[in-house]
Amino acid sequence: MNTEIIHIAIVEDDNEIRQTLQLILDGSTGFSCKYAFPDAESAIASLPNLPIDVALMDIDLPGKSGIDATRELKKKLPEIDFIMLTVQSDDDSIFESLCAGASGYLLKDTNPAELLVHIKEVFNGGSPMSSQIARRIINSFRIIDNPLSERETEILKLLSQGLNYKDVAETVFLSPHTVKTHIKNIYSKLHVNNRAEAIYKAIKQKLI
Amino acid sequence: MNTEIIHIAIVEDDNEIRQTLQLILDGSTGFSCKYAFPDAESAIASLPNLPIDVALMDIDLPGKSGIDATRELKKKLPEIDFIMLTVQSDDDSIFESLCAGASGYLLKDTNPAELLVHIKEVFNGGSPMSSQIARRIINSFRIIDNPLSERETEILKLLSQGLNYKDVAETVFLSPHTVKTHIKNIYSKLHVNNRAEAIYKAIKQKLI
DNA sequence: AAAAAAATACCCCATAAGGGCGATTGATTC
DNA sequence: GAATCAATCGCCCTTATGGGGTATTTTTTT
Repeated sequence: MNTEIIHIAIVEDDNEIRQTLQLILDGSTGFSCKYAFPDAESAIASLPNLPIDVALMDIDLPGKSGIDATRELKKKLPEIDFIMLTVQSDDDSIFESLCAGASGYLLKDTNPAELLVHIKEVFNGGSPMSSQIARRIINSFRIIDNPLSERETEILKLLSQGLNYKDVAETVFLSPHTVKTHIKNIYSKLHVNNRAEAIYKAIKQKLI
Repeated sequence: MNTEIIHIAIVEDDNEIRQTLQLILDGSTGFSCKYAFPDAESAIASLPNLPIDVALMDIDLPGKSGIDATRELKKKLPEIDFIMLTVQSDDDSIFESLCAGASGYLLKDTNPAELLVHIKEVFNGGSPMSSQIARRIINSFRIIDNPLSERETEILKLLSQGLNYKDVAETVFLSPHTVKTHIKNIYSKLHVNNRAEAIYKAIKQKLI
């Protein structure tokens, strides 16, 4: 079906792991791995100019972390799929990685054959991760995008506390008219037309 | 300070573990462990007539699970503190156990000395659990008590979808007056006085 | 430099919401 | 047998809400 070659980049500080991984990936049919970086900074500098489909990202890097690198790169290069390939399996790392834009989360003990499968999966729109990782994720979802401005979020939080126009206005030192305008914009952005639904949606999407 | 003897019951299907544990606990100063059951059914039958303070509950029992047993017993005997003592450390077991009414969650590799400390903790109102367990719990809280009736919950859910009196009334085939009465009761029970706060509280307390 | 987004403020108007109060029926609990 | 709770239906009245506009200033992004 898909005969395209998947172009991979590696960001990994351990020389041995990085070089071994690159050799394996680049030597596999249907895969190309010409670029590997030992730290976040060099990856951030080079990736925007490279024809990469999938990036394998370690978390524990010298200097900037792989999570921060993912956050920065995903913003500029949303078409690249990032897979965290790491030893960290704590909830915080997982959660933060997914929030930063990672599409997959694998542990380094994943064997090369499985890794190739997972790279294909992510390239085809999947989200590979071990069952142990997956289980921890159900409670937390990525905030796809928060359409609300800071002011709007602030006001929506106050609404959820039961405040009315006037009380919100007094709390944030604004005219009630302005508060009303903000609320109208909030409804518009959330595609709702009343307070109840706005609060429900906002909580479900972790906006407040 | 507290010189009372803590009366313990054990529910554990493995004969060796159960008997060893009983010997250790019953032989420790300040503790009494005269009752031990190999399955949920016998524990459910006997516990209501026994002067027990703390019950150690395995999860993986033959027949009814320790979680189900805890749910049933806690309902009838809310004054007993249940500690899950198990090998299961998956989120589901933990979450369900706490929802069922468990006050503590320990893994079977906990050593006897620590176990005694933890039993005292729970007897004194604490909630002993290993740090690994604790980390997984922060995302989920027991529904202390749901003050809302089924009808009220149903209506509150519809409100969170943005429906007004009339629409709710039509959806559940009621008079708008009745819907309004229900909503007033909901506000009263949740100690709020408007829709926004009601929905916020209800979601935070996992009522909807 | 231009464009877009955010924050600010105001008006009019119809409707929805919330508070107060009363009332009946049926089920459950004590 | 009494009391409580849940569910149902109703009225009156005041205030809050949401939708429709319009407009200026500042900040951010391109």
